Amino acid sequence: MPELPEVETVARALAPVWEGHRFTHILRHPTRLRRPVPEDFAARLTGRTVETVGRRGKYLVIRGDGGLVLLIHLGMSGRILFFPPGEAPPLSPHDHAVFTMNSGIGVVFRDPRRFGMLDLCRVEDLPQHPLLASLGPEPLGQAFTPAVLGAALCGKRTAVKVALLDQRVIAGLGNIYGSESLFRAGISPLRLAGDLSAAEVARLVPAIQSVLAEAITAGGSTLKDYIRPTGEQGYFQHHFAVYGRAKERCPGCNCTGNGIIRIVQGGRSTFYCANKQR
DNA sequence: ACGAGAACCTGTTTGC
DNA sequence: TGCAAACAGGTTCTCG
Repeated sequence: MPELPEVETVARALAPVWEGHRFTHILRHPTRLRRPVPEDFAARLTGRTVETVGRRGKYLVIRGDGGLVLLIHLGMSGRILFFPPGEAPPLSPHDHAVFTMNSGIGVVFRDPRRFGMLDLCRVEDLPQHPLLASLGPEPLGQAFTPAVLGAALCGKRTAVKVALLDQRVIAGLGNIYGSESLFRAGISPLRLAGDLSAAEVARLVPAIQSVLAEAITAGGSTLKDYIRPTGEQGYFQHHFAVYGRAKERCPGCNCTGNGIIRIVQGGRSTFYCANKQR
């Protein structure tokens, strides 16, 4: 569910609550996530002080003292929720971990569909971690250029929309922002990734960057599950040009086109305008 | 090696 | 109204 802008929003909310604070108690419910959580998860984290809260792709990367790193992935339905000191969180069967800090603030990881992940590793092992090692460039980083994206798409005989969701190509893009980026670049999601011209790739890079940056500014998008840890909603969903807008008028076509259509690619919904996107 | 599709889960919405 | 099917912001495995 959460893509890069939502995970970034969570990281920014989590940073002031966790950085410089110590885990005094960790309750790990023995629910099974898609990937097994380390047996000693709670024991290894308890007593650690958080140094930094960051993000890589759709992963939250939390560095603690002693070189311990906590990785959190929110999957499709994962949420981080805050509870003020002294207020016991109303536990749901979908709460997989509760982190209590020395400040008294409680942080809950809740994920009904259990596609999320919790893992620990040593900071020196982070670059080789199986979940992170094959991630592509950060779309908002200096290393993400048309040349880099072009090289990643080169030779790919899959639809460009499907390629953009491949985390080895770009880290952090998901189903919403993939559709939105292609709309903004005026490129059909059906085009084969390897067939894009250099000029098209050069349009796609700033389209991706601007969509993501605007979504972060808006605090992400709230559809069904996602909500900011503070309980606020993101509001970028009001700025979607195509996502979830099947049969509506294309915002770029001034009544001349046939509107936005929904198709399925790689088992996921894609929304686009066949008139504006070629 | 690559690409398509299924599988993994639960909750909510849609359609007959 | 009620039930079943479809669908949901992701990743990973298998099969051809």
